[in-house]
Amino acid sequence: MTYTIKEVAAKTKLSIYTLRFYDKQGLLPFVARNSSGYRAFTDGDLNLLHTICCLKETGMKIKDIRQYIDYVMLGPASVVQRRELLENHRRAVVAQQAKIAESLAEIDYKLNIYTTPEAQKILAMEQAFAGAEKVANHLPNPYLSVQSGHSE
Amino acid sequence: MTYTIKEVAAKTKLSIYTLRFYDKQGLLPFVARNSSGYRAFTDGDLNLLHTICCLKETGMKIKDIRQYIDYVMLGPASVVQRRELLENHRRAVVAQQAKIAESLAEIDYKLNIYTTPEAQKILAMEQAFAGAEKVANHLPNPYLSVQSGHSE
DNA sequence: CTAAACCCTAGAGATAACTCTAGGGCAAGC
DNA sequence: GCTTGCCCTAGAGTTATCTCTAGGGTTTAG
Repeated sequence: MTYTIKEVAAKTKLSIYTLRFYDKQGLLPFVARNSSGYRAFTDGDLNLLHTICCLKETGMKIKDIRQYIDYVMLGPASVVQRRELLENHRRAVVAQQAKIAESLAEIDYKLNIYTTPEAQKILAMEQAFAGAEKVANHLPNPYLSVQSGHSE
Repeated sequence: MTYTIKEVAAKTKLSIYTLRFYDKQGLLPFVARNSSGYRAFTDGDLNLLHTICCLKETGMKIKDIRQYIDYVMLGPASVVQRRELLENHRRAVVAQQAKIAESLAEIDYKLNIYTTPEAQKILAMEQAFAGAEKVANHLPNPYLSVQSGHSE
C-alpha cells in the first residue's frame, strides 16, 4: 500500500506545494516514484516525514533537516552524527522553551495588571510617568494623555 | 538621561538596523527625536521595547505587535482591547509550547535509540524493513543497505 | 475516446523579517 | 576647520519558506 501526494498532504496537514518543495530541497530522497513518475509514499516514508515535521515544528532549518536526512540515508553507520545533530538541536529547543516561558511570564504580568479593577488608574500613572520623563529630557510627549472621560 | 540607538542596540541585542526597521514598521511611535532628528530613548521607552521583545520572542507578528502598541498609545482607555489581544496571544503561545514539547518528546525517543548500545542493530533492522516495503510495492529501494563493516 | 481529476516540473511570485548601501547631516577632539 | 564616528532616510537586496502558475502527461469513469 502506498499513498499519493494528496493523501499524504491530508494526513500531515502540509500542503501538496510544501511536500513538493521539501522534495525539491532534498528532504525526501527516500520517496520513490511509480512507473508514471508519480511519488509513491510508503508507511515507512510517512514515519520519516513525521520526524521531519517534528524537527520543523521545533524550529530546525530546512538545511539542517536535510543534513539529518542525509545521515539517515547513509544507514546505521551514521548513528553518531545523527545523535550529535539531534543533541545539539535538543539543547537549542530547550533553551528556546526557556526563553519563551520567560517572555510568557512577562506577558502574564501585564495581563495581571490589565485584569485588575484598578487597571485604568495604574496605566494612567504609568503613562503620566513616561510623559514626564520625556518632558524632563526636553522631548515632545508622544502620549495623548487623554484623561479617562467619565461615562457618557 | 536618554540613550542613543547604538546604546539601545547593545542593551537589547537587537541590531541598529532592526531598531530602525521596527520604527519604520510603526512599533516605536513613542520614541522621540532630539533637536538633530536623532532618536532619544528614555527608560520608559526601553520598558516598552522590552515588552515588544517579549511579544516577538513568543512569535507574535510585527503587524500584531503594532496593533498592541497602537492600543498603548491610545492610553488607559484601551485596557480592554490590550487585554483581549494579549489573552489571545497567550493562548496561541501555550498551544505552541505544547506542540513543541510533543515534538521534543519524539526527538528524545529517537535520541534514546541512538544512545543505546544496540543502536546500529536497530537502525539496520528499520532500514531493512523500509527497503522491503519499497520492494513489496514494486518500487526501487533508495537505501544503500550497506552492511556494518566490522572495525579496521 | 473524452472529460474530470489527478500527477509532474520549472520557475515566478509572495511574505516576513530583516540587512545593507548610498548619500548626506551633526558633534567632538586635534 | 577637518577628520572620525556617530546619526538620519529611502530604498534596494537577502534569506527562508512557502505558494502558485503554466504547460503538459496519466488515469478513470461514462
